[in-house]
Amino acid sequence: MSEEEPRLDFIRQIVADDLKSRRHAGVVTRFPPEPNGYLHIGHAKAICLNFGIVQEYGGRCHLRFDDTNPAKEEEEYIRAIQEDVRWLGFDWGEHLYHASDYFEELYSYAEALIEAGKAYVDEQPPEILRDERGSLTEPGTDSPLRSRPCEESLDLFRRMRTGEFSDGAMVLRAKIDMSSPNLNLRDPVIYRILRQTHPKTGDAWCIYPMYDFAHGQSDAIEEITHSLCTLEFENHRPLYDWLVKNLPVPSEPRQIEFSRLNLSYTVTSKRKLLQLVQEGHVAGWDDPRMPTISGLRRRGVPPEAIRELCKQVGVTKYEGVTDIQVFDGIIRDQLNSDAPRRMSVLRPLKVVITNYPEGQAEEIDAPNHPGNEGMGTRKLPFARVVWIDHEDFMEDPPKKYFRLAPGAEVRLRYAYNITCQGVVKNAAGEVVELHCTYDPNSFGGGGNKVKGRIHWVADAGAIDAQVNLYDHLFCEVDPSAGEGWLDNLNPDSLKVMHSKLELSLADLAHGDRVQFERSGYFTPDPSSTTQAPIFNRIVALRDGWAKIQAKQN
RNA sequence: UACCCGAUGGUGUAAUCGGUAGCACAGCUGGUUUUGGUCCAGUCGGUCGGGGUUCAAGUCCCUGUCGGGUAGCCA
Repeated sequence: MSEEEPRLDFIRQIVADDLKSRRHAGVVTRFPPEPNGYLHIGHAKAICLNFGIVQEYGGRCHLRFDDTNPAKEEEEYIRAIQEDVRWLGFDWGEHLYHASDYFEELYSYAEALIEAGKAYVDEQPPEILRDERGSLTEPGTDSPLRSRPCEESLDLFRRMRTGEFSDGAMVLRAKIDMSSPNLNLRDPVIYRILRQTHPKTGDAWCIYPMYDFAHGQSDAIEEITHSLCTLEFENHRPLYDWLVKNLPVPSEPRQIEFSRLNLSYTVTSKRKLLQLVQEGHVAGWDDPRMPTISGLRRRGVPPEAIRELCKQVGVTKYEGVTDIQVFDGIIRDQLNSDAPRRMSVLRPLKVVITNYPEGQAEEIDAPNHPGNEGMGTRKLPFARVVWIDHEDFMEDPPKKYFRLAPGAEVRLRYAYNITCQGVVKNAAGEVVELHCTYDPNSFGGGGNKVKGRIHWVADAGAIDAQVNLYDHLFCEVDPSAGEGWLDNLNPDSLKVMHSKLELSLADLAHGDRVQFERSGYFTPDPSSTTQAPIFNRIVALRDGWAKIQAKQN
């Protein structure tokens, strides 16, 4: 194996160059979520990038809550975000911060800006501000209050802080350039009056800085060297730089933008995710169908797989869409090598082996992993009555169907060959039981060569369990497109099965991941108990038979 | 119709600053296999268009096309 140096993405290239040129002694990054929702797979990309870089180059990564809008932010999210980042495998050490830690400092920066004649209080209503801002194609016009004396603005701003004015009565604006082609530079609002109890500062403040006035300065205060964010902030960079240059901040961070992670069949808009939760389309933020970190965790996706996805997707400025199947493939890869094999019959069909003596029973050694003897074996009971999956029987099978059918012979994995001799139906004409004979000489690979090998669970010792089969939440590749995005919710995104499991699955815990042979990878739901086991499907196995069928049609 | 950004096989990316367009996944074909899984081998397929500079252009210049972002007292 040649140990080839991995190519650097453009951000790592910049970091490496800066280190080489000694522009910085070390790297300091930060992950700055707003605590207004749960973290999702898109955030994982930013987390892996920011924490990954400092692991590789030496340095530190801060976790900083961007909590400048108490109208939307909640303590619950602050808690959940920390749990999710840790679970993903990253550690911010001592460096847990909040933008609100800097409210006092930010306030004094604002006063300094006013004193320098570079900010002013504007009490015009929002509609007027909007009109004066101009349009995408036309320059804005100056506010009549733009040239008011600094002292007047300073006085008003201080009184804004003391709560003398009502919400929205006036704002503080940076004085930059109303005719700039970049709308963010047209005297942006940097402070607004907002009477909301803040999760951290309570009612200490009734004015709050806007994102633009908080983020760069917070970076500078924390001596962040590389402030990495997504592409939609590209147009904000001139303002970011302007503020850093015009304020007495202790360092000069640099903002670099990269494209966010987009996955097919997935929404990663916090607003939409919140709506799914609030309107009950899913069972909560951690519903296993959600692309949230907590949802993926509950479904059983290992954190390594999420990190691997982020690694494979890379870091660029190109806004592509990654096929969700790539993620599924990564999860399978991970679990294929790690997960012990078990047998589980999702949709049980009873099989009576008519020539197997009643009262007889035996125990079969089954390997826990076909490719890894080191994982050992386990005992499987075998007797006259077994369960097989409904999918593994067809009364009138198509060509190339290797499984069970009237007169057909298949191998019960690790056990015997059986031949279907009779079909029992209920009043509705549905197949409810099969009568088969077994070949006593076929154990361990003997008997007729058969193409079909199916999984099974003996009725003796089987446990009943609920198994949740999850599929993509949406039917459309791009669910966000259009207004009626909720219309393409996948009605089959959850199928609840009542299944028969082999006994060894009884005392698995959430996070213990196993493969149900020929089916998929599963883990117990956190709510699962020994008395009432519930398993979640993490991801299905690749289904070659489905592919063949699709071609036949 | 202002400004900013982007464009390499189906998808995600690489090409160390102008020097053989490579990797992974998916697809297809075959092999192995007590999972129609895994694994192995082979195969298909790409520099958005037009000019220019150069011995040589994915890379530099000009121009066009297409896509995305931006008019919150959201982040």
